[in-house]
Amino acid sequence: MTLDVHRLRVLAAVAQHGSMSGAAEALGYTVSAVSQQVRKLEAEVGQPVLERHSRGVTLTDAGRAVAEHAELIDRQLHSLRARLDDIAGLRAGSLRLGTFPTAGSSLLPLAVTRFRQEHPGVHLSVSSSRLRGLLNMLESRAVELALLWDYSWSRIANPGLKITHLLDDPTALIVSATHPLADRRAVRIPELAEEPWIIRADGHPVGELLLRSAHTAGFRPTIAFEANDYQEAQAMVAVGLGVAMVPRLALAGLRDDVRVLSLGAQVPSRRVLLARLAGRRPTEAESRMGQLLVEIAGSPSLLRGSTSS
Amino acid sequence: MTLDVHRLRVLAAVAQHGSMSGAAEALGYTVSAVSQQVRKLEAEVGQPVLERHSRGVTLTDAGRAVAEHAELIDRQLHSLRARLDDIAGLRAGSLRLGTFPTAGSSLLPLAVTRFRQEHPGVHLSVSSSRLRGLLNMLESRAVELALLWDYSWSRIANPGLKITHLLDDPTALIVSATHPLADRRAVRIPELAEEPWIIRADGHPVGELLLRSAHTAGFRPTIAFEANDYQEAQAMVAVGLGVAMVPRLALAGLRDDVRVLSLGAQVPSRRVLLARLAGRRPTEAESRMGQLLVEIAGSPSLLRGSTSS
DNA sequence: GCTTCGCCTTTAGCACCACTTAAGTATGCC
DNA sequence: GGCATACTTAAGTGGTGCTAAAGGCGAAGC
Repeated sequence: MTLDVHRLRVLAAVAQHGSMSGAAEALGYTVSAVSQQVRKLEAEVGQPVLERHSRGVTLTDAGRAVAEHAELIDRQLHSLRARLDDIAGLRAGSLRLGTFPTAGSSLLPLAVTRFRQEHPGVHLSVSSSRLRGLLNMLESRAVELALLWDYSWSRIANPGLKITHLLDDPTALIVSATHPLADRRAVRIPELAEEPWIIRADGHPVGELLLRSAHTAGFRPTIAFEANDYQEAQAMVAVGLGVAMVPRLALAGLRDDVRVLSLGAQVPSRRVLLARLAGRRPTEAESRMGQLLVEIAGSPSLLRGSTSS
Repeated sequence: MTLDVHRLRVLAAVAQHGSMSGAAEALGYTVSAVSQQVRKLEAEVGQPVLERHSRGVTLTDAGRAVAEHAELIDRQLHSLRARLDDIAGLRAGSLRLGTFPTAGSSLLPLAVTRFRQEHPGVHLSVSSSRLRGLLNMLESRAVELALLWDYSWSRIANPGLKITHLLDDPTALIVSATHPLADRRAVRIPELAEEPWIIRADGHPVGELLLRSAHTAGFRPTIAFEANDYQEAQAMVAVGLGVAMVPRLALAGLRDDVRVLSLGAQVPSRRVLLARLAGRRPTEAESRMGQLLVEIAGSPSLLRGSTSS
């Protein structure tokens, strides 16, 4: 017959106090309740667990075995409770984060570092992916939080996601260090009408960004190269193949042989966003990480680093 | 709040089957029951254990912790069940036995050996003591079974004990190897009227035995020495200090320099008894040991050993 | 020998709770 | 839109774990 854990614990109390009356008092029961539970336990066990005599009871071998295991189970429960408290108190648990590559080299490292310092017990894992991958990871629950980005003409509007706006990442121009514009601090779009351009491959929105800006300025840009990431784009710019529009956050690792020029408000900014699945209450870890990201995104030092270099 | 083990196991089932419906089917419950139990569990835990979404549920960190510990507790229960089965099947458990010294050197070793062969998992312990000590040990439950003895005029009549008669242990006479009677096989009491006697100290019943036998034969014995045990008595007999009446079982370790003479039915036998506390159902181990002792006591080889040597 | 006390048991009854039934909500797929 | 899947909610019921009360039993004390 199946053993009932509650009954085991009643017997453990009897064992501990040496009598049913003692156990009853300790448990806040009447003696009768204890007696009945012990009797049912004996039916489950298939043999007596107590020897009754006029001055209390003594445990049989079977009773001792039961009491011992009940203690072990009790310990399991306490350890579980402790573990749950750890998770609630951000001393344990896990948080899985998704990010896109250029946030991965600026905003995210700061947040990860601070989170790890604050909560060393929480297992933090980060996966980097492109935008489409990130959305998949969110929806398949491979990550709890993801950093995303969008431009004004292609807003992420997924009703399944709860989105927090972290910061605006302005678009800058990069040119080779040997380019005639290399010593300028800023430039106006119409000045760039004759430049060959480096854009991102695969219809990356930075291409759209260029087309729109050029159109507003009244020219059609010449595309000289389609790069797979911003590092490659920088390299092409460096050797003078063309100039490129890039988000400031993508310039964390700036090469010596390229220069950054401000485009001011002539070109739309990229929004950097934090997303989580809507419809689920965020865990403590998610909330805390969200707070940290908002704080860090709001601090002015984040973008200054890339402009001043 | 206190964690209910049953609920933990429900969650473990959910974890195992990946959905409440799966768990419900496995447990023989309705989905509704599982849902309600999980909800109550979350109240106990203080945080969500599941994330619900349209295609089932996934565990939170807290849920995983709960499910893991539930598995551990399940294992504890299985191990307890196995241990209880071992105890019931005499593959585990313990048996504590009390004995008096002369049974300890004959009847008991055989029984102990056979019991240990049959049930190597049962922890068998034997305490040797005098009669009064044995009764105390029984009543204080320091032993479950005890070997006792009595004579016809001082029967053990304790209503708290359940007594089994194992065998009759005849009384023999021992004399020095140099004694005139040394080559006889038997002797009649009246022939011993002039002998000095060795008896046991502290009013041991063997003294009473001598007095009664002598009185029947019409003489008053001369007491030459009061020995503390039968080994000492043998030693005194060996050096010719006197002769002694001893139970056959006490002659397991017979010295070279003493001789045993039969007294036949002239002198009352000692009864050897097995006692357990009345009013408690004997355990399997007690029953089996009882059987073994009855068998061994009934086999003719037991006393032959000491008479033939 | 009687009561008294401590401890466990038994019986009856009540209250709670874990379950079922049934209806409802949300989401995804044809 | 409608159906299917999966969980939730509300109401109702049976089982069971508890209390209360009475009782038995052995030990201790007068």
